[in-house]
Amino acid sequence: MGIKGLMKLLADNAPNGMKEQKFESYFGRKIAIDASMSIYQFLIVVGRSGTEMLTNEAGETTSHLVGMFSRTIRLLEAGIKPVYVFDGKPPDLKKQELAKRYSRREDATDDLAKATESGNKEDIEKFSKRTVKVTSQHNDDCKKLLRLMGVPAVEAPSEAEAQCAALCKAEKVYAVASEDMDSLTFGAPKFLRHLMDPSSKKIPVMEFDISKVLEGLELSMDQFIDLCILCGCDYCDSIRGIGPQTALKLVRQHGSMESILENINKERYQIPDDWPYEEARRLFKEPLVVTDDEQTELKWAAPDEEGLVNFLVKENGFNIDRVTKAIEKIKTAKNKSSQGRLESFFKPVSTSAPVKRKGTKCVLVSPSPVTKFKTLSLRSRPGVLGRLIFPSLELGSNYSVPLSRHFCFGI
DNA sequence: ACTCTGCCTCAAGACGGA
DNA sequence: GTAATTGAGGCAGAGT
DNA sequence: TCCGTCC
Repeated sequence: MGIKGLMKLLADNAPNGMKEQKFESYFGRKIAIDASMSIYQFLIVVGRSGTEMLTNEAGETTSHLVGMFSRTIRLLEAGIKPVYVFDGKPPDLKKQELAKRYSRREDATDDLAKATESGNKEDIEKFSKRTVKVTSQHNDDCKKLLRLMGVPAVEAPSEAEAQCAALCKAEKVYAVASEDMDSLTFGAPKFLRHLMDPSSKKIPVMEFDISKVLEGLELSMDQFIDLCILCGCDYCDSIRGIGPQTALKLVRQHGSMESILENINKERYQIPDDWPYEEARRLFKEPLVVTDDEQTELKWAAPDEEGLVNFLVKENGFNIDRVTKAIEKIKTAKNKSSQGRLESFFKPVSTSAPVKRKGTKCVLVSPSPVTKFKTLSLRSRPGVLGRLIFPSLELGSNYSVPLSRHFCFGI
């Protein structure tokens, strides 16, 4: 659910923290994306008609592959370098929220059964969407697809949104793209909404800058986290009677959750028993994420053409012509974007000293040097030229690392 | 009057040819 | 094996 | 821009 009403609250109270951007302006940028969220959307909408979905010969759903394939190509053609981040285990505090969702899905399953019996097509359409869930099979399919496309994936130990934010803090990506405002609460320095909306919708990309948002709200990051908890998050109940407006007023007035709890009228506002706001706060502030360079190394490589044909055409019934054309698109897109990157590469690059220590901890607060990762992007050129070109010494060793590296936690 | 919360529902992709 | 998303808009009603 | 199709 993200944070209730946060979007509107920011629009009203911190307009300078957000600005409209053109889709084109992200050419050459690395962007982190929550994979499970995308997969969920694809399963709901791609090729669905009633309970029918796109499938391969074996009857297995392929909607997620169709969606992931075309969307990723769209991003690559725009010169964007996407990184998909997959969910790990949800934190315990989220269990009850998940239980609610589960029971809602159960209800929908019953409703669907009734609708099927009575043959009500509209209801079948409606309820079947609500029964959708992302399975590990869907996730694995998509990881395989991405690997074949030469697009990096990261396994989050817990929440994908938190991992996306961590990648952005560590300057391994320029921004996090999501429709979920949680990203800001997790502290992603830059956050994009509507990046994937088709241009036909005429919704511009909205870029949030967390430091400007905090400035606009006149809050510290810690206070912002408390604000989000008060507004209502996935980790604990909110206080009845307190919504975004009041929450902002209270945080500004009292400065911290502790102080608010001491000072508010407890007759009027009932605090839930054993309210785990501290734990929720900790999950936002210090989420379980991977910061190790080994595990978050991001590489955009040439597509595995044969692998793609095997997987998509032979195993999943895709049209061979479409796949072939798509592969060509990927190759030219990657060419273009790595060259585009080259031009901009020498200008605005970070000035920080190249600390080469392998820091395994605390990416949370400190922005770390990144020169190294910019260098990596130079390598993403198609296999046509492939093996003849080893433009520089340091790149050679990286080049030989197999792609499967990114999937080392996979089942 | 006005503001706000809370509960409800819905809708959610991408492409290409006409 | 463990049950995996989300916002937005409309409306009612309580509180200020 | 609308609408059928993607598998």
